[in-house]
Amino acid sequence: MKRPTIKDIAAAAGVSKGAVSLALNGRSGVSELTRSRVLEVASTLGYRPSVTARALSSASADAVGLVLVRPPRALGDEAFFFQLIAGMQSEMSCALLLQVVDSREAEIALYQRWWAEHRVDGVFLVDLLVSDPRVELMSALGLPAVVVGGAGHHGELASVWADDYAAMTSVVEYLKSLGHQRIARVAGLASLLHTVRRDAAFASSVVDGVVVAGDYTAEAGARATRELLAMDARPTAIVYDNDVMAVAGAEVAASLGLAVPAELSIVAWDDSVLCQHGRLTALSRDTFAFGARAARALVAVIDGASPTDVEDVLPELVVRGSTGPV
Amino acid sequence: MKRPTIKDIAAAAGVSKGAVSLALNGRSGVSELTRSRVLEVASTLGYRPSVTARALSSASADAVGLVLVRPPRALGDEAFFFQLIAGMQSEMSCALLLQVVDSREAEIALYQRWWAEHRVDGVFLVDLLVSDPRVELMSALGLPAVVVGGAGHHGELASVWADDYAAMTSVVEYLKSLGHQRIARVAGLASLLHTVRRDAAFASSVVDGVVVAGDYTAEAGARATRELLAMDARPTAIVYDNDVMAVAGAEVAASLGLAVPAELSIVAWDDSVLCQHGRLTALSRDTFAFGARAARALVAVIDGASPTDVEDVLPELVVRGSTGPV
DNA sequence: GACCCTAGCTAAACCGGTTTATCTCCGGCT
DNA sequence: AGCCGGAGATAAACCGGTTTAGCTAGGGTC
Repeated sequence: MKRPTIKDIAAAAGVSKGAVSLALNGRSGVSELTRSRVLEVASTLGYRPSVTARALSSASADAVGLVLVRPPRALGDEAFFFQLIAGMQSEMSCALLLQVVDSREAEIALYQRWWAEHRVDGVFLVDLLVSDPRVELMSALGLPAVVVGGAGHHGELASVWADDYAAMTSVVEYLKSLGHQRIARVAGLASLLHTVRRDAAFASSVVDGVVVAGDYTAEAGARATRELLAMDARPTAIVYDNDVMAVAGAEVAASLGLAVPAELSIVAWDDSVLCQHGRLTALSRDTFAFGARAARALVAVIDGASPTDVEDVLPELVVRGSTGPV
Repeated sequence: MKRPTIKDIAAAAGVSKGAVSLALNGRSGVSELTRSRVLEVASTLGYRPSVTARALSSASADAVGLVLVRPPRALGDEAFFFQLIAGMQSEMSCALLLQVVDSREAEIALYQRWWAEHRVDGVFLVDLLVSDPRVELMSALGLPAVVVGGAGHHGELASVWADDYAAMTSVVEYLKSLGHQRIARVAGLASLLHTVRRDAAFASSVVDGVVVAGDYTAEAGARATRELLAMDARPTAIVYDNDVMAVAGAEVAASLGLAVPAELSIVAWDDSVLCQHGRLTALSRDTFAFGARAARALVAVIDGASPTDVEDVLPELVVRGSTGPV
């Protein structure tokens, strides 16, 4: 099976290749009569322009890129990213080029390669590091990019984020209002910018707080929880940096015979089916809408808009059965 | 910033474009001396071939495609697909072009477009329908494709699947061995091939069975469960077609005051964190490995291997707290 | 009538590769 | 010496578009 090309249309319509190109792209230089004839021929022939060829003439690649740095196995449990991707898709007419790599170096190399190969019109940057080399890279390459969830402004790039600082503060205030004093936090990866933000907010609003590092896995959540509950003055409330760790923590508490929320209050960051089912109080944000917003921002930048920062609505605390007065 | 092209290398090495192409692709026609000089120049210049340009000359697009037909919102909860995608990625050196569309027609149009645009070297076909038009389409287009989870052989296409029939039979046999007679099934979408397979297996191994249709959502699972439990001779065991519906069903049972597993046994198809946490007996398959296997099959077909069928290992029944004797 | 403009179109170059036809040179064979 | 063959390289065509330079015809100006 052979696809019709611009040449076929030119021949069928009795005009030149150039005229067809002008007509199809709605540009001036051809008469309305010719344009309509070309369009008609194109549609009867079922013509579809080849992005490949078009991209070659330094036009659009009709795709945007997303690189995830993860051990592939771990990815499947992180509903967050899938929600995010689904949301992005909802606002994009173009395709998403997705690749999972296992190191930051590979990620950078891949972005460079995609750029060099004219494969993408722009990219999303997720999991922003404290001083992330990617920000510089994008500027240097001139590759349109949107920082997703990077809490704040980043160089010349557009940014879409939620205020982790305010959110953490509101969680702590909520717990304090219930009478909690000894509040603990099971944090995420320390290299990530939002972890630092949450750390800062936590430190400044909690008087008697302790932070344990985690890595978003159930094992880390369980281990951190055991550690916290074994302390002399054990905390009366724990805030987890994601849902998986929170659920694991809840199970540890149950296995130790601790009543939730009577003896221990639990809050999860990021809501999910897991939290809903486990009846955990969670900081809920609409990840799907967040992804959609990021996609809109990227499309705008690609279309030549000057990069802007979009602050997402503050995550909302959904109170379920896992939090209560001391 | 400007990236080096094959022309720059040719100039720097003092040879022609053609020679550079031959040298870089390890083909004969250039002396070893020239080849090594070209390679050296290329590496010092940081040369990266443009897939775009290469694809134009009807070579590889260095990407494979996957189209999902879903309401985007619903996608985020389906860990299955994300696991699958993660697994695919683990075995592919090329990128995955992912797009979510909302109708079967759009899906077909997209496959055709990707083919016409030389965007992908091959595609995955998921959610196979009973007599799926895509199978014909791929053959007609000559686009390498692998049917994923399509239970059996499909025209000229390679296929990677698990034996749903045998799996369903084993689940039913297990329940029968516990003494269950009235067994119900909450099925998935009737248009999907694997639903039909499971239906057939269920019908032939259960004597006194009843099937209710669902659509994989929690709501459908709850509704179906209520319906089943309201029957005169209510079932003593229910097999759900996915984890989300099973968990919802378990909650309905709990809300009706029915003890699980004493009064009702529950089995979920597809294991997940949700099942683990809800302590549901589940039919577990390694979706990640499944995706990896599918990717290997697609890579092989793209490389010119003749399409083969790969049967995945039988899903394993992980018995947890939700099943027991009548 | 000479001149200039512009609309409307074509031919051709270009993007960055691959591939084919062609050309040159050199060695081996009769 | 004359012929053939093959290795090694180059020029040029090609893929399917975009873009630019250039050509032509028609209309307005003076």
